[in-house]
Amino acid sequence: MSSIHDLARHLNISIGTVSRALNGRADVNAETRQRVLDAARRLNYSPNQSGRNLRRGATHAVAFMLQPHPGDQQYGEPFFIPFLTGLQAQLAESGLDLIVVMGAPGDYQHERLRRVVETRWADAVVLAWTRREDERIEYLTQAGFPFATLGRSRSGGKSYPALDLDFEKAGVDAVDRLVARGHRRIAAVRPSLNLNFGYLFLAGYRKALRRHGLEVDPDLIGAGFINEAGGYEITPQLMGSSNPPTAIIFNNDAMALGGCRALVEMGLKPGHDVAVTVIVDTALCRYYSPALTSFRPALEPLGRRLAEMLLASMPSFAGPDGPRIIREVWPLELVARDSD
Amino acid sequence: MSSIHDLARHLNISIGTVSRALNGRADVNAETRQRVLDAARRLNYSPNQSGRNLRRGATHAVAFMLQPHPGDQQYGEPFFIPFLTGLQAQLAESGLDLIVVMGAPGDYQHERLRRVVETRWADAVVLAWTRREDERIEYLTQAGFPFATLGRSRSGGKSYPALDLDFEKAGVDAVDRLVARGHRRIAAVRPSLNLNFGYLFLAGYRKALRRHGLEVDPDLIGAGFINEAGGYEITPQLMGSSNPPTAIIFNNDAMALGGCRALVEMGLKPGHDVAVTVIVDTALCRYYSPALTSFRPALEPLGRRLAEMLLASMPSFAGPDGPRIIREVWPLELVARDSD
DNA sequence: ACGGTTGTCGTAAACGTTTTCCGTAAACGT
DNA sequence: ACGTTTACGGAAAACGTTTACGACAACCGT
Repeated sequence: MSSIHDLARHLNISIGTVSRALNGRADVNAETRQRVLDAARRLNYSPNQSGRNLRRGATHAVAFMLQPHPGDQQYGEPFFIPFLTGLQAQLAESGLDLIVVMGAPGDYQHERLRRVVETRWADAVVLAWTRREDERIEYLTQAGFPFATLGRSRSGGKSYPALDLDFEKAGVDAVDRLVARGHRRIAAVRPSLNLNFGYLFLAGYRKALRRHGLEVDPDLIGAGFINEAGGYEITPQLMGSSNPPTAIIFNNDAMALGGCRALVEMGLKPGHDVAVTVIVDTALCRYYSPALTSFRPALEPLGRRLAEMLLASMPSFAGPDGPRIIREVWPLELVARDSD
Repeated sequence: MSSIHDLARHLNISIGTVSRALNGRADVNAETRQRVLDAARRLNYSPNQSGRNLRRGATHAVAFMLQPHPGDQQYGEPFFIPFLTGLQAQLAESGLDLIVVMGAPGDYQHERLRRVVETRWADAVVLAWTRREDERIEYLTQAGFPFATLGRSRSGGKSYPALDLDFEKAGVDAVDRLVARGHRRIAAVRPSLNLNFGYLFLAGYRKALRRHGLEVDPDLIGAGFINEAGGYEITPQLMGSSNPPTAIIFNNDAMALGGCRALVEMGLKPGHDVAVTVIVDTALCRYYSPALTSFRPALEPLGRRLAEMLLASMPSFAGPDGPRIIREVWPLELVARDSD
């Protein structure tokens, strides 16, 4: 592994000049620069990241915290991967690297996040699965560490960029659609705990029911982990009530798959005996039979946009007008299929 | 952000002593150490990672390269996440951090991998989705960079730790089982390109067919991307042959879902009109109806074990007997369900 | 001929650690 | 009382960069 010193010695030139040549600064002779570039290629030189980071006081990297849902083993992976693809692509355009940090399951103190922040692994972090009250956001704002979130939260005020999907509107639309198709007993399955998107979804669900003059029956609202098991376990309870629903809205596709399995085991055919609607579809809804009607987020553009928003909020990357805090809420697109 | 100097100044002590106290070295007075520890907590000190890495010449991190399948946008995410959970847990026990590096789609030159290696982002890398001839492995062995692979390859000899699943055996078992149930026309759907596990699976498939005295019909072997679309596109071709199969073995669950959708659209019921078997099931097989018979890998233990193997191969982490190159092949467990 | 500008490059400090080497003082053995 | 060991901690070098500063020469205009 050759260092900048080797390069300088080899060219009989000072390391300062080598560094300037490599970093494309103006005050170096064109011919000298070319010699340096050639030698760098020949000696297979590439700068040591630690040395560079230490000197710059910055890492030029952004960390995405891939944290499991508390109490659960799931990471919501099929959702995040396209999102991360967009995030990474957009960050790369500004010369930033994306690293994904896996939080250990059951990391209630957000120890990994603290580690990233305290040891300056990255210059900024991106959070997902925001909760209604989110200690991570409190921590980051208090530490003055740059970050952006996928999802809103009540914590931290409006001091950070946040990009969210309009779960409330999707909840309203889902109910409207089912009511228009003649349903009166509509159930909702949301995540356990206080994930904010579950809260928003349920708010929309309630609002729409009331607007249609329908009662909000607590027996028709179920909660479970955001995975197949969660949907599988709650669905029989919903269907077992004295006045069972004729339609169920699941908060995401994994839950819906589990719910449909439970329905089948009860001798009910999803989409025929019970209508099924899914709020967040990653990829699965289309492959079930019957294909499930769902609301689909544009994940890759979401990632790109959040990168832009994060950068716009960071003084060192913001444009000439200075840093700006951008907050946006994007619609969820309805994909009508065969299950309702 | 306080540095070790602040700490030293605050305690009227040299930075060397502070460092020694923090790192638990023996030659520091117990009382002094306690004072340092207390002050560190009070001043909210934590060591700067760049400075530490620079000095040590090591990062104490392992990078997992999450690379999309060439020509495809998929990362195989539901497969990798549990694997990564195990990997991270085991690495953490040796004080190593795991970072996941996203390769950009279409990164044919493995530019991200080079970047990780050349700038020493991590002390070692973990590769997955090994190909039969794998340039990444050639590159890493030639560069003398520590690595381990999930999956075998013909490249690089036996000079690196590799942990793989026994796809060949699974291919044999799948055919045996279908033959025992009366099938004679058995199709196989494998990934396109030369991913090694597809090769192994097909080898087992062929071997078993021959052992049963059945012909290996090229019309019954299909290839596609390892995702829903891949299975969806190839299945009609398979079923459209003059003498269509009565059973299909898919190389993974995503392909199988796509294939089943195609079957349904052709008016065929999976598990009834056509038997379906899946070699690599991540989570989906159980939720389809009928639930798909599949071979299931133990992903989380796989990750843990590969971490052990990687560490055992690195001189700085190996035990007293010195570094060892371990290679293992693990069985895939059959989960019999309702689709065959 | 002389001050001022411009272009090019070398020197050295700085980033925050860890670790080697040494110095001091106390404790010990004879 | 003397030399030897032990325990502790300070000084400073080193890791590989980037960059502020200054040096020097060449060129310009007057």
